[in-house]
Amino acid sequence: MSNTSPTHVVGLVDGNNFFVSCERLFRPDLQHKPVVVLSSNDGCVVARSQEVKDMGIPMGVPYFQIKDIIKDKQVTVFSSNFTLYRDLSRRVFSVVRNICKTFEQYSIDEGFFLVPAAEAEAVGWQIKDTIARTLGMPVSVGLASSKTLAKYAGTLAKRGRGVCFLSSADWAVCAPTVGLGDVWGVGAQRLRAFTEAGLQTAADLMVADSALVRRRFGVEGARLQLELQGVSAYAVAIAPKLQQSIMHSRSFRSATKRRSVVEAAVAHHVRRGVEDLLERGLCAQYLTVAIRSSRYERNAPGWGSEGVCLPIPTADLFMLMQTAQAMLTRLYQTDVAYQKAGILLSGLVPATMVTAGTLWGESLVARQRKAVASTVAQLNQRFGSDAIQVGYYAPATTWQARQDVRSPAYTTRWNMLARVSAR
DNA sequence: TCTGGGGTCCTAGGACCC
DNA sequence: TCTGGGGTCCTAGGACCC
Repeated sequence: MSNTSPTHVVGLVDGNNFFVSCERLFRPDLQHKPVVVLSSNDGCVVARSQEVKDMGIPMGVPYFQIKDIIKDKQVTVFSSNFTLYRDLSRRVFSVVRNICKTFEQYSIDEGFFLVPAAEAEAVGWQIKDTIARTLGMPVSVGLASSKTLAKYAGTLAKRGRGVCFLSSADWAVCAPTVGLGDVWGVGAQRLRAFTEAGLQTAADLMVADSALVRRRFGVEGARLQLELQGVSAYAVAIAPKLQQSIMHSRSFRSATKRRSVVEAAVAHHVRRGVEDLLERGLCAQYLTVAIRSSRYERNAPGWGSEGVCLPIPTADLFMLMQTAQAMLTRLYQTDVAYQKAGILLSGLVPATMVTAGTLWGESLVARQRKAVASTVAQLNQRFGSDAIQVGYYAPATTWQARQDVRSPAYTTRWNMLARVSAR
């Protein structure tokens, strides 16, 4: 399981207020000014600048609840711009990969790496400084002997100078002061279970009887205990993990009872999913379609999902589209106001591992369909999503997310490049 | 009264994360 | 009026098999 040793430690690189930093990169006038980034549909706050955190605006709060304070304190607001964030994420991590061979990307703004203990702090600074100098993006680096402790070191780094190496001696001192709720992997549910067992701090869990911990808190509890003891239970992945599933879903601008709109949304998600499959060279064995009415309505009917095992693993747009629409027919109920639709592609396997459909090889029809789908994908890549559409369609305005304050695609569209002028 | 036990596979749902 | 989207892993329970 573990691939750390006494000679190596785990590092965590973490973008500071990542989405906010991405926006500020192209709006230097917003340095040291309060900024928030909203989720899709401008629903809730998903990133906050330090100034906003200091105002006490919490993560995840619905936007409409804080509109007054936003206006009052002149907070700059952005809709999320994932095209921009993904591109900057790629650039940030390519710097880290150049410095550390063993690197595992964990999320859009975080990644783990391995480094010899003797060089830990120096490498941490090298990463932070190189990213700041070449990209202008602020990151923090935490270093310790397991992922969980590296995460904690990362929070110390953010409070301090930006790089923190948490030695076992340092950890021994602070573990009794760290509440289990602040430990990575402990959410509300596990925190309650730990509290009921009389465990309050990281130190409490570290010294608890391990057999009892395993019995009472399952494998995750046992791993958590090891990680806190500085024993790595979550390896830093050397080979990139094969992706398990691809999901596309979105809330509608407002709830709808119109079947044509729900169909169009599902079709849109199938198209996006197939683009992902083709881009990554994968085929899916299972397809799930899910639609639901408002999450916040009591006893709301109309929540439904259905999954099927496909006849063969496939990335065939036409087959997936037909299958999804057939499932939707079974799920859809008239007179339900639907709020959200999505699809899940799972059981992903590399396309190269899928043998052709029949004993005599791929049929002509299948080959033609593949050719059409790949042409459609290329055209959409070139001219923008949904320039060409296969399957059901409704104007985007009928269901697509609200994005009232989105920044331009500064780095990925020629016509939106930032302009610089000098006199 | 008592009805094998253990393995695998699949699925749905939960918990957690960013 | 307005409450995100995209992931991972684990567990429990049922079906099935020997």
